[in-house]
Amino acid sequence: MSDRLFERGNTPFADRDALSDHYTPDDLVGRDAEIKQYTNYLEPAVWGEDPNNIFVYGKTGVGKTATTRYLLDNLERDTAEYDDTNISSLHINCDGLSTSYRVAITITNELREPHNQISESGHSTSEVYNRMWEAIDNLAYDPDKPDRTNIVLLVLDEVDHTETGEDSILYQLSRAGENNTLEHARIGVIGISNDLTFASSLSPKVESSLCQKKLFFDTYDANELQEVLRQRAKIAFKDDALRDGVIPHCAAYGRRQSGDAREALDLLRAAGDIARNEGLETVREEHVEQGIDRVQREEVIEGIRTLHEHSQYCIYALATLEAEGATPSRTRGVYERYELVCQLAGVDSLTSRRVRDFLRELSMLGAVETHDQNKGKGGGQFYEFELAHPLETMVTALDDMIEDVGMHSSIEEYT
DNA sequence: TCTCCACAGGAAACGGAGGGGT
DNA sequence: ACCCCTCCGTTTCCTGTGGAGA
Repeated sequence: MSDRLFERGNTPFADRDALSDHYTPDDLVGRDAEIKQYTNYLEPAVWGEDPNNIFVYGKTGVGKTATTRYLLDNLERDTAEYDDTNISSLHINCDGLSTSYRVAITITNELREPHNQISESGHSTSEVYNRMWEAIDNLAYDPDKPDRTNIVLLVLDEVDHTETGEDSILYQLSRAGENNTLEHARIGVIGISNDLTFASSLSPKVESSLCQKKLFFDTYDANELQEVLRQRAKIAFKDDALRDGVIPHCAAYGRRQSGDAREALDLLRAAGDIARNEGLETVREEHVEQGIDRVQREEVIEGIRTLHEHSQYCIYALATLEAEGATPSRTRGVYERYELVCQLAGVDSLTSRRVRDFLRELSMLGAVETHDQNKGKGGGQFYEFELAHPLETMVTALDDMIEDVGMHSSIEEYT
């Protein structure tokens, strides 16, 4: 055996990065109907007319963002030859931007030079809006071409993360055209949402202006998923590196994950990694099977590692209860153990109300299983919790935290 | 049918942090 | 230095809930 720790051996990959989330293919496959409709909705912009506000919705990993980027890139490029119209677009991800205030600041800073950014707090809301309008107005305005129509298409990705209401940013932006808020630019808002019910949760006024045109992205069916996977695999893998069943198997998995192409691509990459680790040049179906385990496990571990400190204490508390065979455990039991963990860590514990929020988040994340209980007059209504994954997986996910806090005797054997 | 249990979770308030304007 | 602004994590308070048992 070689005494080198790292060595390049056999690999099925030609360009592994082509399977990553950030990779944008030259062509989009499996979204023909959506592209056709989307193109129609964008048509007024080509003619320098008031752009439509478009609301794009559908589950995660169905190509909403990729299609939007692809079409706007093409739109900007193809209309560059018309002197009377200029189209610019701006893509904002609203994840983490829960308030209108923060969205407005992000838009403003995105449009300003790095040395000219405004701070994230300290201004009044109206002032932030004024600076945002100014930045949007200046985006495409050219004093040498005063007669040119300047169109700004503002993409708000994950728009469901923002607050709603008639004073919200969505209302302001989507009605900027009719209210003549902007001097030089005509603005079209493209809202993208994973939440299928988001539009109906908007106030009627906001809904009618933001959702002038609605575009639904259906989940990929198994054939479309195979098409997507084949397109990427052609670039990512060497010729004949994939056995026949691999792509259908990954597509079937993606189909089970609500038609999510991202999940299917992640799985294909994981299967490739496993084959490479084994020093093989071909990926077989058994690698896909092992990949499913790995992908799911990594998802949980990654999810837990990025949790709030006290959320991790909660799951540590639950893990110790599980190790003692004391699960499912009701909220009260988890809370008492959580207080003990906090004591061990030397930090103040939070209230049970807050811990209930953490437990709900953990349940939504899929780290914890929740069972509804109701003992009626004899005991009332309550939840019971247990770990959703093997104890070993959880302990692995928590190892950094356990090192800091200290080991509870119940889980020693699992490390 | 009504009562009551043991919470779940919504709403509002609080307080510290970060920052701008004068 | 002081006042004003918003954000965000948290606490406090309180109403709602559904089914077993009277």
